Amino acid sequence: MLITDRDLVIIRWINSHRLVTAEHVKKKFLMSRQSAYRRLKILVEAGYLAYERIFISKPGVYRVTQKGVAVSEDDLPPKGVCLGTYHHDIEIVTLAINLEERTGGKWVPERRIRQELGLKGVGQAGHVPDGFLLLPDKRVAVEMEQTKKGDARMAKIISYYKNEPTIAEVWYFCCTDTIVKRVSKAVSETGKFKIIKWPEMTEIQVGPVQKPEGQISMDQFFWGVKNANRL
DNA sequence: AGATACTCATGTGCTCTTGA
DNA sequence: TCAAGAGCACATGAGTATCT
Repeated sequence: MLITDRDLVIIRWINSHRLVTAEHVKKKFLMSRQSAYRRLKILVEAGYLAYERIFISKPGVYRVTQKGVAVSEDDLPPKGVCLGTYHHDIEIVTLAINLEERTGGKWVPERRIRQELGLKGVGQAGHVPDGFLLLPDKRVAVEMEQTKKGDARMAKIISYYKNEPTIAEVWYFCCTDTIVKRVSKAVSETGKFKIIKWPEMTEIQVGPVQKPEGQISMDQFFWGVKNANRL
């Protein structure tokens, strides 16, 4: 097969995220469903990608192989599917595509951040967010909270963000009301931190100033982001 | 409770069009 | 000429509703 420039971009993008679904590729690269499936199948058959169906009721996932890393000249090594982080990984990709689409910003996945920082694993030197959203005028750290972190660990992360001048904002995407409450309690201030209910995409107001409804729609929120970028 | 029909998501096959 | 992309139709498998 002939490998196209777009194939290389797809391979590198998949490797950045570790694993993605065909639906993700379709959305990210503005392809039809059939084209996405067909192209991914060709890349799997050529050995550049590996396909695994983990759960019967869920779509299969694609990951980059050693051959795919070599052909795309990527610096990140290929990674296998980890069941412990499977749902989190998939949701992060969905969120990343969503945020790029809504804000026009550029998403930098956790793996790329670690690569740039030279970090090899979890728990070393500071804290690495699930991704950075690069907007024209600022860098936003994005966190996806699907499970409750311990109070001490949460406080440590919040403290890191508060004292990190290169991060303009931190957006917390919380999957349950319990996690929303927990993060709200830990943040306890407005400004730098935004708490957003996922996947509804409604921003939760925190701190002493409460809006009457308690929530604003993310369309309103992202409209504000886009227009702030134009200024 | 078991059988059947229906729905939905995922994936493939075929054909035509487009562009290099 | 040939590879890629798109559109339509169809197959498959799991979940769910309905009927007996």
